[in-house]
Amino acid sequence: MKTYNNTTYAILGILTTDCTSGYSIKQFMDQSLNHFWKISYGQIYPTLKLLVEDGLAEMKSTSSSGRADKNEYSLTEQGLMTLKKWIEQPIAQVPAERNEVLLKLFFGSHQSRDHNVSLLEDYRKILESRYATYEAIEQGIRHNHNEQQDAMYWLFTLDYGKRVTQAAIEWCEYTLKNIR
Amino acid sequence: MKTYNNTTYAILGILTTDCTSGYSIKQFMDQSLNHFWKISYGQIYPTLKLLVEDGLAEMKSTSSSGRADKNEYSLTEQGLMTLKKWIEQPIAQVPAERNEVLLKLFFGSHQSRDHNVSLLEDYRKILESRYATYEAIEQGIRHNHNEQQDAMYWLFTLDYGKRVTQAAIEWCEYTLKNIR
DNA sequence: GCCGTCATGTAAATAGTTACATGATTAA
DNA sequence: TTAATCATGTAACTATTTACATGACGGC
Repeated sequence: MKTYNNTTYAILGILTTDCTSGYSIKQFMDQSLNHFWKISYGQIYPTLKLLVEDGLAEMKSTSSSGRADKNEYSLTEQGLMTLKKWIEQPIAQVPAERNEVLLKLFFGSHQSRDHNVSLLEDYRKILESRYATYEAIEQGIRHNHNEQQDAMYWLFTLDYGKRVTQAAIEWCEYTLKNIR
Repeated sequence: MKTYNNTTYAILGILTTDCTSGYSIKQFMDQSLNHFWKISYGQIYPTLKLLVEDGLAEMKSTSSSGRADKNEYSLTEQGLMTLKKWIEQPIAQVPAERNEVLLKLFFGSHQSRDHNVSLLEDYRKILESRYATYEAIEQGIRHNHNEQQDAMYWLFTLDYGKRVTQAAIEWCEYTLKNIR
């Protein structure tokens, strides 16, 4: 049984929603699961092609009058099965995030206190705006997709983002106090 | 002014400690900053070579009697300057982590409740052992490096890991309650 | 004699981003 | 008429991991 990378499964998963084109997959990603998975067109289009080649999805080109060609993809039986099997698999790896801020702070003894302070202040600002973004996405899901059964799971992942971000903000504040 | 990727700066930074060989850099990474930056030999050795080529480090081969050759690297003046300049730069990007667990949970409506529950339980276990690892590293730093001025910064980054991991554990528990 | 650790390194494969190319529609 | 959005795709580059190759030393 052939295996794919997680990015491929992510695309497979999105094809179960009403996002059916490369373009709308990208949009959905940016709006809904951007906080734990992001992807570029350079991966989406070749992956869609691969899914069709492997019989996990089907494509039909719709040339609606005027509009440029739109390629609509839909999962096959086999595609849905492949997705389900992947979800069932136990977690392979939980990679640690790569954090440039922590990397810089780790070597903070080579810098002035002021520099370290502004590094942390900048980071706190980024985290705060990220938290606000999560809240906005959350509202969007509650309003636009509340009827869908997926919505509950989507909100769980957002809750994760909010909690972890909040913890990071608190760390910034605590560390700023102790570094001065 | 040539720029490098963060992995190169990480190696540059480690060369300010008493880790001077490719092998010991890897060890230091695995023990101390593994939670926010990891790296393989396939990157370390070529990067060290590059640093020497660019005049940021110097290498001398020490053939201590018997033992295999050991290549010891030390930063040049220019190398230290390059490191300091990088730390000063404002944060370029704060990439969101890629989280396989959240990705699977996001598509959880295609799975049975039991599967989602065990996904979360597995994740919680992983997070708990990760938390324990952080505490062990913390103790290691307090005992072995407490005199070093770097130690304070190292402990800050560990505190981050602990706080964020703790928040994730709490999310697991909360989500498990709500998913059942 | 074998296993674990010390030690260095390369080649190939995989993953992923960025920049580029193209062109239609729509709203200001 | 011009900018934003819709829409698809490729090529080149960068980053990173994995697997392989090699070999010495020390302890059991």
